[in-house]
Amino acid sequence: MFSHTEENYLKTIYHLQLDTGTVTTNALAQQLNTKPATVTDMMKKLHAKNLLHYTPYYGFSLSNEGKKAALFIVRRHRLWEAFLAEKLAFSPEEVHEIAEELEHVRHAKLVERLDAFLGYPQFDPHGDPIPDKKGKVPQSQLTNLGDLPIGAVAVLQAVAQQTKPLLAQLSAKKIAIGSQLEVRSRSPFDQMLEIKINNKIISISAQLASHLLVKKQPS
Amino acid sequence: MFSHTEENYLKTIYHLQLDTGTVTTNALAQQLNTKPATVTDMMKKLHAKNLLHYTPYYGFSLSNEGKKAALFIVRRHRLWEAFLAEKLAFSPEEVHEIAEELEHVRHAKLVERLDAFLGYPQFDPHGDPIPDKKGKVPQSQLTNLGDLPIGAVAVLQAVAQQTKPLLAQLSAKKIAIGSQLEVRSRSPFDQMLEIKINNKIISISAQLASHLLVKKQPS
DNA sequence: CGAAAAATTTAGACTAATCTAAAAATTTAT
DNA sequence: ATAAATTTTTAGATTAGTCTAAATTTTTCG
Repeated sequence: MFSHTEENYLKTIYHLQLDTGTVTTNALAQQLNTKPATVTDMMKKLHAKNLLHYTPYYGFSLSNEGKKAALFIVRRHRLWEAFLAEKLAFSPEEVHEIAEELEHVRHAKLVERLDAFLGYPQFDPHGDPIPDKKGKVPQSQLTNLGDLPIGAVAVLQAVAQQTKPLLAQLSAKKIAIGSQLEVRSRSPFDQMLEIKINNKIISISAQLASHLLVKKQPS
Repeated sequence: MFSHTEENYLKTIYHLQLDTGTVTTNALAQQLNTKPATVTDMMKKLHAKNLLHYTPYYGFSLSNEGKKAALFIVRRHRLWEAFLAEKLAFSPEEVHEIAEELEHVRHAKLVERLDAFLGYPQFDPHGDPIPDKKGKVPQSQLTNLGDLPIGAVAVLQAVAQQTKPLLAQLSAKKIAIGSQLEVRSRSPFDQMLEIKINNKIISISAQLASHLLVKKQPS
């Protein structure tokens, strides 16, 4: 269907346009570690294939078809990340690089079987949502606890990576789905967070915080 | 290290030279679905990289370095095959095609973790040996039961794919490691085998036979 | 506003992997 | 043993993805 290169462009445009709506040549070149001239060439090609909207000198954005393709690439990437972390015990930091290669193995049945094997996870080890087999992204207004500002109040909704050590730590700290918590401070040195929960103040690592998906409460 | 294309050449030469010692341009072209001219070009390239012995108009064979590289590719291929069959419930017939893509993900730690996750399997779902992390091939003079000629007598040494349904069928049929058996006939229609074991004649599917690794007895 | 800066595109070239057609070498078979 | 058939290599061309340098367009700001 698409070459590895095309897939990398589609995926990267998808990520960039989530933030900015429209993507520029330079931004894409920088992200993909390539030159603007190369990007322009590829944009013409993807435009000819109806995968994106493109007007020379203005940015570009994915067409519906392009977005659909991108979602399936993201799906594969995040499923493999989940596999690597959960089954092969890689740390969340390591999984991305390996998944960059695995994501290009396009085989519908493989992806579905992998999804089932993992128990249809909704989030990858970074807490990012995994599109389902129809390309639907589990939207949930969830944020990493690590991304909340000081003073924010939130309720724990989900845990990104369901591994034993992580779950053990949560239960030891009496943190559970539904717990309300408040961010009190963040160490500038190692990003350790102090949070108030169950009326006590405890501190948790940035690592752990990044796995806790919370719903922010209006303040 | 090597491009996907180079890896495919190395792997294919490895397989072909197991049978023939030396590999010819035409044989390789046919196997790789390409043209002889293309093969010659690639042979010059691999020869320049010291991966094979090559004298124009005579065949070629892998150098020690080339063989080592090939063994690691074969290792990855067969480990993924084992993963697909054992963990994702693919049939032995389906795994090869998918593993053709997965094998090109070169990441030393990934391969070692996968190997550990699978319990250091010695054979893939087809009963072919999986080179270990040093590239050593578990040699065992074992043959698929399905490949034995009529009349052959053999002893069961190993079972290629340790899945519950397969093991259940073996125990139901009272076939165990160490059992002596004799091949009595093979159906031309569906390759079902009749074998004599425990002094009884039972019939087993070609599927099952292909998972039973036997040591042929001198006749 | 309009000139300088920044961003983008075009032009022309390179590499890896492939092809077809023709030439060269080897093998086969009378 | 030599002519025919086969195999292999060479020559020249093509495509995808990339680059640098130059040209063009847009944006910024004095």
